[in-house]
Amino acid sequence: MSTDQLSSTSYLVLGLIAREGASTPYDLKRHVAATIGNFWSFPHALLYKEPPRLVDLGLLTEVRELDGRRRRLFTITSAGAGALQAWLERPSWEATELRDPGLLQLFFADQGSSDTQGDIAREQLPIHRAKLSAYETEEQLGPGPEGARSGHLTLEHWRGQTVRMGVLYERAAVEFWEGVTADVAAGEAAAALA
Amino acid sequence: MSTDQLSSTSYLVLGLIAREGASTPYDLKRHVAATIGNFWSFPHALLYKEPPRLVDLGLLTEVRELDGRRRRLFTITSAGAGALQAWLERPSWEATELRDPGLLQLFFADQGSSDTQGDIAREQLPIHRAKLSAYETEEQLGPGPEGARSGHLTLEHWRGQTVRMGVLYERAAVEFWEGVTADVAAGEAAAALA
DNA sequence: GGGTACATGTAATCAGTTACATGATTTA
DNA sequence: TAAATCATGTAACTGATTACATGTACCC
Repeated sequence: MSTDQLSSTSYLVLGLIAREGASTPYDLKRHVAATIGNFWSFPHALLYKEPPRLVDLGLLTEVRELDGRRRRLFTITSAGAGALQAWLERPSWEATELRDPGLLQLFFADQGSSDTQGDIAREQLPIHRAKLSAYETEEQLGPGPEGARSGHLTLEHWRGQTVRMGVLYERAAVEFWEGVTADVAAGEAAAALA
Repeated sequence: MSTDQLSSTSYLVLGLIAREGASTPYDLKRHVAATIGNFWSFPHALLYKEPPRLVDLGLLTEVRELDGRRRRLFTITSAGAGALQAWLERPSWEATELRDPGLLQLFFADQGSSDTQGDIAREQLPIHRAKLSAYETEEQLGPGPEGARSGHLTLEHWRGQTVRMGVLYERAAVEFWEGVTADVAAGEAAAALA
């Protein structure tokens, strides 16, 4: 069971099940939605498809309920835990992907009409401001200092970290789009003088 | 030719060819590498595969050199230009994807040994610092104010914007990982007291 | 008891990635 | 002229996304 066929999705699933214990794909879906799903989307179909694959590799085991919803409960094996550990110790050199469709539009704004750039900025800015304030609210509501106990990171703490990254990223985005807006305004002023 | 089968890759290709005129896939590759490729990876095979698809849709035309390297030169059609315009006017509501493998590891640091969190932070911080300073250098070398003329955005300007976003994002990342490092240090200090 | 939202899955398609392969230019 | 690097492409695979489909619990 060489570990090089494991993707980020695999480790996400392994990590969640390692922490939370026996989980259904739906459990995974909810945890993801509350945390990293905010900026790294994992469609639910993925979270239904990946666990069976990991079972084939011997990293998870499956137990299926016989009654009612007939849920599929997945549990980590010691091989699975081992693969997770090994991944944690291996530095991840892979670069961050930052895929922002709004940015892509901005980059081609010169191919639109004269006010395309302004239009895009005016539409992106409120989006990022809204996200920022949502994250900031969540940060306020976050847990007190009790999460900081001696090395043990709870799910709460984990959520806190995604929120923290969210805040920092959205601040950067707001600053960026404000800069664009300012540029557009300056450009218009200069044009008016000419 | 309904436009809903067009992906971000499609618009990237259309936009570049609209701006630069007749281009080979390799031209696209170089432009991408110098700009948005810094944080949104488009493997070269994509940039060789997408143009023929757009030719099928009537958005590009192809002319192939007969001699030497037999390059394939792609040019935008009026239908292609129209699709690009329409996209620029359509607000892009899709959320930014921020896919950071380092963050993913951090989120599962509690499943590793007691110093996994610190190890990850110590390894990510220099990576982001290096990227930040590379971007900042590039920003210094950037073009003077001559790029700001009345609404016309040059490729240089475009490059400038990706660099700007890069700087802001990497600053956020550095701040984030510094925060993690500080947390770890605080945790160790607290543990030492107990 | 009817509607609505939650929950659970499967199948087909397609985009993205990896791997392979080779020709053309430049430089030592 | 040999090596190295730049440039150009194709093919196979696989992971991700979309669409479909249905069952279960809750609420009015």
